[in-house]
Amino acid sequence: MLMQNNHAFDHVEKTGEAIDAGQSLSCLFLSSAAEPVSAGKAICWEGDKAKHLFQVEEGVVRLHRIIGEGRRVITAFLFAGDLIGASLQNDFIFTAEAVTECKIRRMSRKSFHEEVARSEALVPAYISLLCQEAAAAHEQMVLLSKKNAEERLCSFIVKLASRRNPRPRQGLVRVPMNRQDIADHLGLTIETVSRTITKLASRNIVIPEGRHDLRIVNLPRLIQLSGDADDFSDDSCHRVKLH
Amino acid sequence: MLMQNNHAFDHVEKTGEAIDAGQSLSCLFLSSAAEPVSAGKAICWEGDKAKHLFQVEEGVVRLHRIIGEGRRVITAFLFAGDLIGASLQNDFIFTAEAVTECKIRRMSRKSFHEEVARSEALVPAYISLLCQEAAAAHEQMVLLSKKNAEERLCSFIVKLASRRNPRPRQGLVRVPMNRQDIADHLGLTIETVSRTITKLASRNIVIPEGRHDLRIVNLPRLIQLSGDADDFSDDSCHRVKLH
DNA sequence: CGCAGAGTTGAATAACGTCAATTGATGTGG
DNA sequence: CCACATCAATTGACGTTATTCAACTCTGCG
Repeated sequence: MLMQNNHAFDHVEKTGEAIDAGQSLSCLFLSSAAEPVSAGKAICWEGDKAKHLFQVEEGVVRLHRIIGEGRRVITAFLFAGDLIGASLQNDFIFTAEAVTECKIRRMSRKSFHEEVARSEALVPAYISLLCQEAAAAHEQMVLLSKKNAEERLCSFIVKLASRRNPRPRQGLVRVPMNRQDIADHLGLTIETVSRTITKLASRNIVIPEGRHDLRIVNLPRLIQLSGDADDFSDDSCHRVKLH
Repeated sequence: MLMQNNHAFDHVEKTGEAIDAGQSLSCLFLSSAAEPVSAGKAICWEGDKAKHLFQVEEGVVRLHRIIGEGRRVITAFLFAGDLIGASLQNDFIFTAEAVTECKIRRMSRKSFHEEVARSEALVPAYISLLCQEAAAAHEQMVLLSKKNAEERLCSFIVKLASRRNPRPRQGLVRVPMNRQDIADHLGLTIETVSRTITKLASRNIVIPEGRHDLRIVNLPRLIQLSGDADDFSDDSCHRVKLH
């Protein structure tokens, strides 16, 4: 569920299928106006009847659940093109909030399903999307289950980096969310996130530039530290390129 | 992805839709023979091309991934009726192994998708199944992110208990998997699982009877301790009330 | 009976969390 | 443009929880 439509690394080619999945479904939303949502504002609430699906036209969205008092889990960040609520049955099982200024399109769940059912092409696109979500959820479970703080951070940064950046300056990755968001997504505290970034910086792997940018100095090492890399691939290094 | 087709609690009614989802899809597998798989044996391997889907006819199956050396994550346990690989695109992203003696049916992924596409009724059933998996994956992410050892164990036991037990003796829950399996599913170590069960037993909440059964003595408390419970629900309140 | 594997228990340790103080960034009004 | 206020992020000291490593117990089985 983390960062849908994207694999962890650039060198894993997106299948044509996967690209179509997002894009053909996106067309359904074009008939509705793109509503602006300012940063921090909610788009839908956990527990509400899922009458609508949404599409992120622009900006970054977080999906979260709250358990107990003050325990927040961010199950996913969504980016331009992603759908909100594709995998819902009846109710929203998460709250969606704008991380940055967003433009959001909506359509009723009913007509979404009708449109999908109507078109031969959209059913596989929709199914493909659901499968991608499942794969992402799998990844996230592995991260939360067995990775330490450093591996979590590195995995997260690599995933951010592998996404086409809005402003693709050399090795500079935009981090739209704040430290608390990152912490709640990685199952850590804000302090641990901060300390871990500091440690990575001291080892000259990534260097924070302001609150919302990271310069990636040593990508191969970063990938290696993410815990997903083949331990035996000395070429895990040059296989992966940023853009 | 945890224990598909089931909600956490008995009192949460399954929707007719959800039941149909599993059952109508199951029919597709009836044409193939039920192959016996003995405990511990693999059904498919992570990384292999997903040429087949499987259905658990009988027994319990675990899905896992290995990262690094000796780190295993069990992303789900599957029970009779569940499908293995419904949410796959190309390759298996997990290894499936029999926890107990199993009977497994298979069918090619190609013909599965053809059959589903052919039938008006099966598409929504399939989509419904994928959505249930997504919801279960969400739950599991919350558990792994924000719950402590006790809450994890209690959540797990409640989920087991809410599943229709093979031998539904009063408050006795069958636990087919061993401690290591439980640990790898809950993101804990075997020792922590053991200690936590001991602690729950000393508080007279559940009592282990042999290695593979748990007697549930105080279900309301168990639910409360699982961390999912409504803090304001009537009977969790009077229990918590100060003397 | 004795062995092997699974499970439990205990003590020491490491990793992350908590609390509190400090630094740094951003934004605003003079 | 600077001074100040405010909030985000970092850093440090300390506490807690789960892990690690090791010893021991229990169970099933030949």
